[in-house]
Parts: sequence; structure tokens; C-alpha cells
Amino acid sequence: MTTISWQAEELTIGELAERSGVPASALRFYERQGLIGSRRTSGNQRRYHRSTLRKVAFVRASQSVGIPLSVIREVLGFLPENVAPTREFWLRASECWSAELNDRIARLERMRDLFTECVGCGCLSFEQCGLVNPQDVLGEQGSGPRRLQ
Amino acid sequence: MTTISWQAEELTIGELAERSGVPASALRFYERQGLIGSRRTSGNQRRYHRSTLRKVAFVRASQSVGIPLSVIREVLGFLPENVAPTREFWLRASECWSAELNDRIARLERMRDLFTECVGCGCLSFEQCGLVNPQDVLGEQGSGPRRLQ
DNA sequence: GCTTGACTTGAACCTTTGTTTAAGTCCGAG
DNA sequence: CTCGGACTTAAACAAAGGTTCAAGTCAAGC
Repeated sequence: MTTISWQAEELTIGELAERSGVPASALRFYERQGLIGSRRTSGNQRRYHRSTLRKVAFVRASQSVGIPLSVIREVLGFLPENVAPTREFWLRASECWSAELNDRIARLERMRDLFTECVGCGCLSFEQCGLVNPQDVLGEQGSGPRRLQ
Repeated sequence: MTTISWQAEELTIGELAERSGVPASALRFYERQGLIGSRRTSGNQRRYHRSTLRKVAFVRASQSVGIPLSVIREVLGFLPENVAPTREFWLRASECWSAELNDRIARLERMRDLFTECVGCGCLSFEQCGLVNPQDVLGEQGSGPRRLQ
């Protein structure tokens, strides 16, 4: 009823893309993946609630530290629709991602030290070298093809 | 002429797979990618020089710290065929990978700190937040779709 | 000589994170 | 009403690092 709805309360995909700096193709992809949602016009075009801008920001920030979309989706799942990430939400996610990063840093440091150390051994032996048998050192990283996180 | 060639001087792909712990399918893949080489028997089967065992070890050790195969291939290119990685080779590669790891650790630490810090800002603003505009902080990471390294 | 297990190939498939393209539709300005 | 730019979809393509499969060959033991 506010006659002051002066500007688009909702965003088209092009507007969201420009404002967030995320290509429209990526936004559609995020929607297919269930990371964000949209209303459709009678003509089947997407209209985004303004809170989506914040959600996209959260997605990109999280991605930038290597969190996979599947995990981001789960975390975003705790937010109601059309609600931007709250401070508490951000706080908790931040703690979570920081822990992730600490883990990864620790793993990389272990590997780096092993590499440095192993110069002295020069072994590359399959039986003894920690680098060649990294599973003992790294712990299980999951199954299937992977790169280091 | 040494009559003492008691055991296989060369390895079949199955033997190499078992000794290295790397699936035969991956070994063939590495060969297609030019990481390792093989002789062929009259019946077109692969026979690997024993030095290949060490090369495969080098590949896996390098991979385990996130070095892509393309880089590993370049580095292995400095080694003559049928020569295992020497101590000097290993030393230099180790320095190189350590530097890589230090870089990555530093980047992750910056991101982690930013995440921690940003809890106080709660902004998720597209204009100001370093997390939301990470390119300034991270430097260029290359082009195209990527995950963090 | 025959059987069996290990080997050969190319091609298709997998995951992740998207981009590109083709063909067609919607909507606002004039 | 018409024009053009922004929008729609599904599907193909990308890169990395492989796995799996089908169909066929090799080699060693009995």
C-alpha cells in the first residue's frame, strides 16, 4: 500500500546480475541448484526479492574460500525464503568457514613440512615415505577423484 | 649380460599398479597425458622401466598437495626417459612445491581473517566488503570457472 | 591346444561450476 | 502495433582427473 514503492522492489535477472557482478547464467544455475529462489511473472520471467542480493553475496564469499555449492546450499537452507542472511546467520557461517579454513591450512602446512623434511630422505619409497603414502598423514579425504580440496 | 636378471627388470601395468597403489586406469591416463612412458611388447602390451615407479611416486606426492597434472608434466619433462627422479630433482621440486604451499596457506589465512573480521561488520555489501569483492584481496586467480585452487 | 586371467583400445561416463548456443517469448517505448 | 532488447528453455560444451565398459588380444599353465 506504500505509494513510495518508488523503485523496483523486485529485481529482474539482468538487474541482479549487474548489481551482484554475477553473470545471469550463473544465477540461473544457482537457482537450478536450489541456492536461490525467484518469483515468476505471468510471462514466466524471474523476479528476485531484494534479499536475494545478499544471498548471492553470501554464496560468492563462501565460494571464494573454496566451500562447494552443495555445502552452501545446505547452510542457506536454514534461512527462510525472502529473508536476507541475518547477523547471527553470518556469524555462525563465518565460524564454520573459519574452522574449515583452519583445517585446510593445517593440512597444507603438514604437507609442506613433509616436503621440506623429505628432501633429507630422498627416498620416494613406497613403503616408508609419508609423502608417497599420504593417506596416513592426511586422513581420509573422501572417495572418488579429487584434487586437494 | 648379467645372468642375475632374476626378476622382472620391467613391470607390466598390473605390477606397476599394485606396487604403486595407483589403478591401471590412472596409469594409462598418465601415459596419455605424457607424464610417464612405456615400452611396448611385440604383443602391444606396456612394459615399464623400474624408474617409472619413482616417477609415479613423484606424481602422486605432487598431486597430494594440489599440483595439477599439467604442471607435474612440465617438471617431469626435465628428467630423461628411464631415469628416476634424482636427489637434486627432488630437492628443486620440493622447494617449488613448498613455495606453492606457502602461497596457498597465506591466501587461506587472509580469507579466514577476513571472515572473522567481517563478523563485526555484518555488511555483505557489494561495494565495500572485502569478502564480497575478494578479487582485490586474493589477486587474480586465472580465468574461467574455478574453485579455490 | 585350450582355458583363463591380464592385457589392449576407444568411447562414454562421472563430478563440479558454470558458459554458450539455438530457437523462441515477453515487454516497454515510440 | 511494431520493433528490439531482455528474457525463456534445454542441451551441448568446457576443464580436470580420472573410471567403466565393450569387444577383443596376449600369454602362461595344464
